Amino acid sequence: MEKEYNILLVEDDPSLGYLLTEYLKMKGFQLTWAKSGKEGLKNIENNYFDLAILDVMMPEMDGFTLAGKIQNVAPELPFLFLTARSLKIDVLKGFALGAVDYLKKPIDEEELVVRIESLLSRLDKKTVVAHENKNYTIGKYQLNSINQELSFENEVISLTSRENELLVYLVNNTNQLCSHKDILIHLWGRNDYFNRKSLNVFVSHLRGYLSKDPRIKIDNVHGQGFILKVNTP
Amino acid sequence: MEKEYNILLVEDDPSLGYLLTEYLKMKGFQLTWAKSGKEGLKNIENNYFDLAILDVMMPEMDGFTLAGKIQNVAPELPFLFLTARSLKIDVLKGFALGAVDYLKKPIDEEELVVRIESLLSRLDKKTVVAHENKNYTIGKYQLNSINQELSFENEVISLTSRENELLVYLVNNTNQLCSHKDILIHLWGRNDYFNRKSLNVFVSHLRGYLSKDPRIKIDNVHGQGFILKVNTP
DNA sequence: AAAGAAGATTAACGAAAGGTTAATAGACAT
DNA sequence: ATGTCTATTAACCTTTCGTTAATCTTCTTT
Repeated sequence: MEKEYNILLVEDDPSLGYLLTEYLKMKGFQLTWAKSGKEGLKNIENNYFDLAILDVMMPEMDGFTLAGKIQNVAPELPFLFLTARSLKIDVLKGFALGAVDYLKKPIDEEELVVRIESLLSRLDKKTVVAHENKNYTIGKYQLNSINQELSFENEVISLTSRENELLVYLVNNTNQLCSHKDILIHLWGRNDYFNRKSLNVFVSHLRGYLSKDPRIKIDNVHGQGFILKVNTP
Repeated sequence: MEKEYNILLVEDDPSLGYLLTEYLKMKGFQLTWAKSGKEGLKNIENNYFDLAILDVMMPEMDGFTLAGKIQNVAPELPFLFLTARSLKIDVLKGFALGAVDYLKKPIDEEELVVRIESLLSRLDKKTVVAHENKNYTIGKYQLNSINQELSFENEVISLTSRENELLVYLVNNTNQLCSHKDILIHLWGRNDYFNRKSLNVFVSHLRGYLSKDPRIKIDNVHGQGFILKVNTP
């Protein structure tokens, strides 16, 4: 089972955009092509991406401006710049903004793919390390997130993958509001009406499983999100 | 889920006003068209706008005069000028008054949109940074504005979004008069009869929640606004 | 003191969001 | 093919919230 990477390409030029989109798709990436900075930002706000490729020169909102906004909206998202300009000052500006790479047009597609792959593999290592925790205590329950098992006294409840993911996310943010948007982007990769409905179903499941310890609650904040609360008196 | 920007256009010429209004609406902006400086000022006083576009040459009150008044009434509101005159002195006068941009007639609509978008995106960054504070102490209460929770000893009151917003606003201005107008524009975006009625309802709610600490009061200043007072003897 | 304006409080209402259970469809293994 | 398991979608009902309305009280001005 090979991991699929989601890449966002923000490129206003139709022919270059089409070319790169098709080429990268062929190379096995999951590609989204945004034709303007605004469209790109909207995608970033509501979807998960592993990497963003930004054209520097675009009307309306240029790549640098967009990069600045990405820092606010999705500070974890790595991005690289494409540019026709090879001015040193631009390159420096790009890196100052946090770019992980910088490619000059005309683009050599093969080089692009190589750079993307090396980037993603480097990033993967990091995230693997970060995901060490396996066992969580939730009130009187124990969660083994590797085996996807939730235990209460000597009873074991097998969780489905989604249930497990959601519970892990909530536990990692105990007593903190988790917005719909963040949960959906983190688990589903996409924030839309149907996934939000799904989320409700899984919250309902978890409430059922966790109902044996009255100190555990999953509260809803109307219009905002959910909070897993564990009272400890 | 896209953010809608509110723009005020102050333009006395009917055909240009209509044209720009329709064009900008089509581009996805929320537009208000004021046909005179006076009308424009009235709108600014009672509504929230992200940007004002002022025609320089208008009968009754010209754009420069209006800009001066804006500085008093809504010093945060950025504005740009439209003018038939391209005299350097006018341009300088405009920028001296605090204009963020200056466009010559005849207006190129596309250029206008580009400039507006770049302006608004620059401004957005600022406001994101400003929203840092999360936890407040109000007498014996604690407010967690992220979770929308107000705590008193070991009791937790869940606030609705509006209640939370209002309380945050009042706390940020503790012991200072908050005028109806400012509160309404800040929270509702519009200062009118009905929203003012709503405001009263929410003030009433907050008084109820905060009644357990007699040192906390939300006083009304007749005809002016409210003050959240916390006595510390 | 009377009258009118502004404010406070409580209740009613409708739209939107949330909760739960059941049905459906897709993946996987046998 | 068949059956099992799971996530998604649908259907249906409940709750919540913000606004509006209704009613009473408190100011301010004359």
